[in-house]
Amino acid sequence: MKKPSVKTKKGRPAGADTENVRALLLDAARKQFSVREFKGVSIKTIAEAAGVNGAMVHYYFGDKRGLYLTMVEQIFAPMIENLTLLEDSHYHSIEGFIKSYMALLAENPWWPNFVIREVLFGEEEFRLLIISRIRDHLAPGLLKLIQQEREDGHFRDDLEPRFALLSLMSMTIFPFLARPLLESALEIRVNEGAVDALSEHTCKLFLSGVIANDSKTPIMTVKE
Amino acid sequence: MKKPSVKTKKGRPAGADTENVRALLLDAARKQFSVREFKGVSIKTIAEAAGVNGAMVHYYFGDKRGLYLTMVEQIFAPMIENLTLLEDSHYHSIEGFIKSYMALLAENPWWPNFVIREVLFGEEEFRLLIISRIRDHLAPGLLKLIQQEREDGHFRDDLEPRFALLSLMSMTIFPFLARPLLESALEIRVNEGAVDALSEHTCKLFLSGVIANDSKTPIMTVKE
DNA sequence: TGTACATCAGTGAACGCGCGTTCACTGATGTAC
DNA sequence: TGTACATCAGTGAACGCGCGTTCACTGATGTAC
Repeated sequence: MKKPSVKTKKGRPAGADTENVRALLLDAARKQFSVREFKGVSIKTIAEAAGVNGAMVHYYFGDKRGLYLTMVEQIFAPMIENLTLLEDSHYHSIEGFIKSYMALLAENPWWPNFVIREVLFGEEEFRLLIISRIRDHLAPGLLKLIQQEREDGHFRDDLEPRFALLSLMSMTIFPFLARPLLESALEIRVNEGAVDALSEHTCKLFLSGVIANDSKTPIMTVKE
Repeated sequence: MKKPSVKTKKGRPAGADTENVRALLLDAARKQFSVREFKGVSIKTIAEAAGVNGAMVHYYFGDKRGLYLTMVEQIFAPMIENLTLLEDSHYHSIEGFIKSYMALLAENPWWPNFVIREVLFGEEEFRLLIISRIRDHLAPGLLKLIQQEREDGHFRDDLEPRFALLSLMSMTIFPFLARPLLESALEIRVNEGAVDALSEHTCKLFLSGVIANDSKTPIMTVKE
């Protein structure tokens, strides 16, 4: 004399929505993995947050790792796409890079989290993937830009281009990494609304320190 | 007819060296936790690396978490101490901060790893501890310094001091965080030998972008 | 100085929990005829 | 259009492994007398 389960029924549910279950799992996984390490998040936790059965992870993604990798790729795909777009159109100026890139990060605040996590604590395979992406896509274009500006006499002669690139990346990326720290220790907000002021500041700081001292024609166009 | 174990003998070992076993465990733990997440490192792994019995973790530290916390405190203690020393003596100039702090990070390369890990993925309790340390110790002194320089007319009037502090911290800390990335993607070495050139660069970049344009007396003393 | 006993550092087997994973099963849906 | 069957989305119990933790035990060392 078993009571039939009221909440869930066995068998194929009426109006089953495959893509929905998949999406719910990916969404819940992203949220959980954003704030906990891989082994610190159980399938049960993710499934409960998504409101689906835990076995669905294996049904749709093979295993836990499969879910994780799919989610990371889902996060990275639009970023890579946007970066390629930036590369083609906006890398004509340092200013363009800083503003576009910071805006992109403000829109996707969890991105740097996953990158730093994978690079510092992740598995070899993944670390190499990200390193090669930066080496082959992000770094060369910017480095060439900086070198060009130096050759053209806009930047200091004694400037080491690779160091300059490093400073540029530091100021662009670090604020988003240290976001929880900034918000509670420095009372700086780094969200979509407040990012413009920061990127404006960053342009000015970077460029004024980089352009040749005797250059009287400012190559930046900062609004006062 | 059991063979007595050749490698290890039961009972209190001759010439037992308590502090040594403790130290071996802490050392092995630091190495393991530097490159793997908390739950990704088993007691067995640590004990084997240290060459001691796994049960020693509970003998000396209560449990795995106790070992981890002891190790983190052991890492942070000298850093906090050095920071306090810096605060008292070298914070008279931005230049002094950059150079001392970068040298300190170069000597303790795993420090930013643990900080960022705890802040981003750690437990609430620990996150709050680190945030309060930065808010109460690191930030106020530097912020005051920047504000003073601005009031004295050395820095731009339109400079937002908190943004400037953020840029300063970004350029100082990020290179050590992104170290594996830099070494393989940009071919920049950030070790004790190579850090001087980078801090020199950072001083120049930060200051030249920050000091007032009409200020003819350079407040930095950069060696050519 | 010798002896009896408590303590101390360390061992290794065992336990039990939580986790990822597997699997037999179910009932709705799609499709061939 | 009706029917039989394959497929499909999903269930829930069970399994087994690895892990942190516990514990009875051991022989060396320190100490009181």
